[in-house]
Amino acid sequence: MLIPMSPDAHADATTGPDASVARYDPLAIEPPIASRWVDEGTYELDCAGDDERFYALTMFPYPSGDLHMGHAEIFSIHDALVRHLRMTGHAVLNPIGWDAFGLPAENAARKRGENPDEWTRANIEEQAASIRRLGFSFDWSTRLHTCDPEYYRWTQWIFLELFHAGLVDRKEGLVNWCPGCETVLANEQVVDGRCERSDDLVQRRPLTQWYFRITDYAEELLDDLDTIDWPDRVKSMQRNWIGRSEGAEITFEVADDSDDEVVVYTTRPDTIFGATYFVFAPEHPLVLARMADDPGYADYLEEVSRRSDIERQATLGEDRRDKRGHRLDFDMVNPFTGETIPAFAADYVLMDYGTGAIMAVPVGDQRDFEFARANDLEVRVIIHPTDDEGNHLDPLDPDTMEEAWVGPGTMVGSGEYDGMPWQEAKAAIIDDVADKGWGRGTVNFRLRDWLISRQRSWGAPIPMVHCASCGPRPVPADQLPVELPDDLDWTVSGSPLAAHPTFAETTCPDCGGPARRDTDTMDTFVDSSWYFLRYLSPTDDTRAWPREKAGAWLPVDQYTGGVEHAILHLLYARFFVKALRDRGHVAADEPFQALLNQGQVILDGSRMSKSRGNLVRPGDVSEEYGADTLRGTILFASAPEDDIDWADVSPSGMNKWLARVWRLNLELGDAEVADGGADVDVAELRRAVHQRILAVSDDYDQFKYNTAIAKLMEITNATMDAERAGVAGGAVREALDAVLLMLAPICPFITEELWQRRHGASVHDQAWPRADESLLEVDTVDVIVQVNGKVRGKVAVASGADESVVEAAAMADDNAARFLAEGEVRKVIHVPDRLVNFVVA
RNA sequence: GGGCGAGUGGCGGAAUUGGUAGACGCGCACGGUUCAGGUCCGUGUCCUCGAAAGAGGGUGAAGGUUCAAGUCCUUUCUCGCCCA
Repeated sequence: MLIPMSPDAHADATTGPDASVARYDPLAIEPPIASRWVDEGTYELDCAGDDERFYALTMFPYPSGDLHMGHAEIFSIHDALVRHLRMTGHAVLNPIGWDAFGLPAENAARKRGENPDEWTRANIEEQAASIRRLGFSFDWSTRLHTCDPEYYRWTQWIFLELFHAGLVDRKEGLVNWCPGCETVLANEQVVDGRCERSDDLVQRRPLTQWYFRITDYAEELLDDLDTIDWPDRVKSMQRNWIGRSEGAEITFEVADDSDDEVVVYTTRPDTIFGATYFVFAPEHPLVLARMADDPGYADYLEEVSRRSDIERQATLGEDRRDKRGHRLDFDMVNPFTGETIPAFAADYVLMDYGTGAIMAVPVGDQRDFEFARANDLEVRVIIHPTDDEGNHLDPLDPDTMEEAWVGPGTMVGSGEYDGMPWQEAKAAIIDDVADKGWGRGTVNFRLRDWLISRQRSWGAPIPMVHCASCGPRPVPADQLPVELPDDLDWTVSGSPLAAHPTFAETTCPDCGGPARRDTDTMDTFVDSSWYFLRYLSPTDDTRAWPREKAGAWLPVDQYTGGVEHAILHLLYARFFVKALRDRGHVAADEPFQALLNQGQVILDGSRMSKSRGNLVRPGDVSEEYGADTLRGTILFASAPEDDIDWADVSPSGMNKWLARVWRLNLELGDAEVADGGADVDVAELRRAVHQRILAVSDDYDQFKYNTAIAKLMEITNATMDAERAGVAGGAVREALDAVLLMLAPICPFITEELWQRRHGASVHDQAWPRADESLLEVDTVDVIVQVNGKVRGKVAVASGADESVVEAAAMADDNAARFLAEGEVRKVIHVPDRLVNFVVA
């Protein structure tokens, strides 16, 4: 449909015959540009020049449906960063792929009878189309999917590498079982005793599973946090999770004729003189053996098994003080005092923490204290409390104290250690424990080994076979991949892979006899622990990645993604790089040198989700206002790390400003027009522009896109003021071009269209603008005049004027003079070019 | 309970790191231009007093340091996250 040409200036400024271009119409200009970028491979990495290499990575999406606002946000941040880097002379590796294995696909398959593969690939295509439409400048030649055999072949290869490095264990343990997901989970996937995915209460089951020995790297994972540029809170979350503590293992003997002895781990060996009883985890083997004939104990065990770990570990509380323990029919001997102390089983001690047994010190541990009070056990004071400076506080009274003392103090009632500050006593006791052969000082970590077996089937099969005579044997690397059969029955309950009639049938790679494949798959966090390496050569079918490329590109220079991965993914990937380094496959110590966590996009204060029905999708916005408006709105709303409440943002405001940018570019700044306007007005505009170039560049370096946009808006405001004052020609063009260049990383379409119309080249190939410092110099500055710290006026003085000149000018200010007259000037503070403050009394 | 982070107009948020608090935008009010209009262009907008000039108050609360505090220190309240 033809729109009649209006006879105003708008139409005159258009270059083409199509009059509709006069109006900012993002829905018309964006799609052709987006397809051109993909068709021409515009953003494929080009290392031909001598540009500095930069690996920019954003967490690859999980294809659970179309893109959501969280994706749009992180990609907008990431793409602004990437496009800015290109303009500042970097060869940026900017890959894209999909984290495509996982339970949701399997659940969808079961519910709707679809194949998870089809479901996943359909979602991927939908997301890919949205990513292209929004103009994110990924290098599509790197594209990978973790569910492709060409990818998981190498996931399995890494499993074997770790296996040969001795980092894979098959162990029995009490594992976390999620009844909803019908699989075991890693510790990291259990939050407050619930499955982080399905929210089901996690059960403890004894099962034999595959583990990666991440604990072998606990110390290094902790120490190397100091070498990476990550947000402090992510580092401290990892530190907490790894949970290093120094303490001692001490052996206690059973007080009878047997040679039975038990090792406890304690972080407070200094309190051993206060150990008045001893506690075993109810499932402790020694207890099970010794209490086998006691029916009362069997009842107790039965009762304990019904309680979750959280319930068991919670501070006891008034209501059930007496129900949590069982007196055993034997005692223990405290090696330091030689005393016999009673032994209990109590559910607040867990079998898989420490050694499953503790020495109980009521005076120094709250749970021990409460248990002691509930069971009328002795509370023995072995510490005299002090404050942090070491000053003594009131001594503790074992009969009246109401909670354990966990603060600092000096030792009392502890034999030769009396009088020592507690840290000193701790060190001394650790030494003595070792000397006397009762134990040793140890470093303990909270971090557990990573359980990677999953009883699910939309994942990478674990490349192991179980041979009756040879035991579990690795599949030889040249037989990879162990492929998922394409005829799995996804409707069965339990694991389709385990239910498959022939998948498990194989022969032992060692003896050639009949053997069974492992029917579990790997945790999907295994897939995502190395994808940044595969991006270096996604189609190479001879190796996972070339070593020399890994040397050149790792670590990733800048990683962007959500803080929800602060522990899981980021810890696992760090472990992988360290383990692969030790196998000689990479040179780097860490995968991600710098990390940027974006905030969340919420709506009306709560998380957007399908189930809440409060979804705003990126497509809703881009279909109405275009991708540039969506991207600009997101980045303008707040700093990247902060949450955005979509109820508070205004796409129409951003759209309005972009329309203004459009109009100004078409109406003004024509090079044909002779330079016009008073010299001062021209100089003022140019100064405003060049000041902003400096400031915006700074904002980009700090990822502060919200203030960068604000300053670009200031340039357009200044341009309109200048235009009204009669400024025309070169200075206006310079201002408009500066906006286009510096807006290009944020709104890539409108800037591209306008730049091409004006200059015939791509704005994204231009160099980042540089401020001309000579334009920033000013003759006069406004200096604030304060009297007794209150602003009383403002005077214009020559820039760099010395104190006497400024003082004189300030005193001549009418308003300031009124207040100066009220007393005598005692002191003058002069901040050059900023402020002068008279202290009057 | 411990650790970390944050509290600034009606709203999102700014404040060269101690130097004019509220940039920029949204919203709102008024005026103009259009009136096909979710258009465009002005002006105003922290609170109180005032016609204005200006004055007083003001960054969760209370103290403190300083010529000067949103910014530094102490105490405290609220919220968020992580660990118990």
